[in-house]
Amino acid sequence: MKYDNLKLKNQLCHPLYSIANAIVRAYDPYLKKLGLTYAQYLVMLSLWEEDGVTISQISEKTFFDSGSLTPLIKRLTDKGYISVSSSKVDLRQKMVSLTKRGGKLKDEALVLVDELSACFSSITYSESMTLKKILNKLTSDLIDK
Amino acid sequence: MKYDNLKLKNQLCHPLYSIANAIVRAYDPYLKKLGLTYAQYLVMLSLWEEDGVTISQISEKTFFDSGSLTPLIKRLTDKGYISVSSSKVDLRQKMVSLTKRGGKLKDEALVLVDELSACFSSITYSESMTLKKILNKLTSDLIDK
DNA sequence: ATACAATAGTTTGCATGCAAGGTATTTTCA
DNA sequence: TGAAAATACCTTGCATGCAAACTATTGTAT
Repeated sequence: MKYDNLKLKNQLCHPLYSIANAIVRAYDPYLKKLGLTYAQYLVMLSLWEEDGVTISQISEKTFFDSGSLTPLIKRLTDKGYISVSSSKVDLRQKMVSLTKRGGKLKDEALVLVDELSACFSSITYSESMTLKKILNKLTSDLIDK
Repeated sequence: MKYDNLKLKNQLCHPLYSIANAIVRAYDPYLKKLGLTYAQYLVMLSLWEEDGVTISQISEKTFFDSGSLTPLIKRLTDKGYISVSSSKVDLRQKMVSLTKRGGKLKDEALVLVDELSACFSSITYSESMTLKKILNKLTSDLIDK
């Protein structure tokens, strides 16, 4: 009894942690077709939503810190999906833009999304809505501050 | 419309991913008091539940693969929290046991759990139950196979 | 018995995450 | 204006995660 709170199954953090890892594992073979890792995929998703942004703006959307983004953006540049230039207005900032190839990838990703959603086939649509709502509350508490 | 499915906010994977990372970040300063990282904390939790187990058994409970566990267990050994010996019955196996110091840590962890639960203060008890239930379904789908 | 398959862990290589410290540039404000 | 604070990004160091390849041991099936 005394130690029940310490049991892995009685915690929220462990399921969240291991499911997040499992999703990255499950997505990986599909994302390989696009030549992307999961983290790189998130950055591309943010750029497909809004192109021509600063690294800070990508950080705000993806919740990656700049120390993670710097090497990540370098790899996406090497792959030819994005290009980086320095801002004219503020020399500290860098502008990140999709290349033509990076833009085209969006349509391939659109096809993948359906296959990827199969990862969540064990829960109903209603449950996924509930889940999304609860996760949004947690996000604003843990991340948005 | 066409690309709505690609929006970060419309996905389940990104909130799950970023919340899991945020939890690790939030737990970190507390776990430092125990001299543990989050991953090491999970392994200790599993050992506090059941001591004297093989690495495979830890893997089954924590969902870490053996490639992750090997260095993790080495670090916990270096810290003096666990000890490792080879099994008499099967020379391939290794038995992992808590040291006296590792066992004592359990009581310190018990105190921490309440502070850590504050991370989830934005959701109600009922919501955390709902969340747990949905996560369990996902776990069995994505991990337990 | 003995080749073959399966299992338990280890090692290697790569890509994160992230805190902490560092550099360059811009803002603020006395 | 000019020093101090703030901002944007980079670098470093450490600890994951994990696929893939590898070693050692055990199980299996003929």
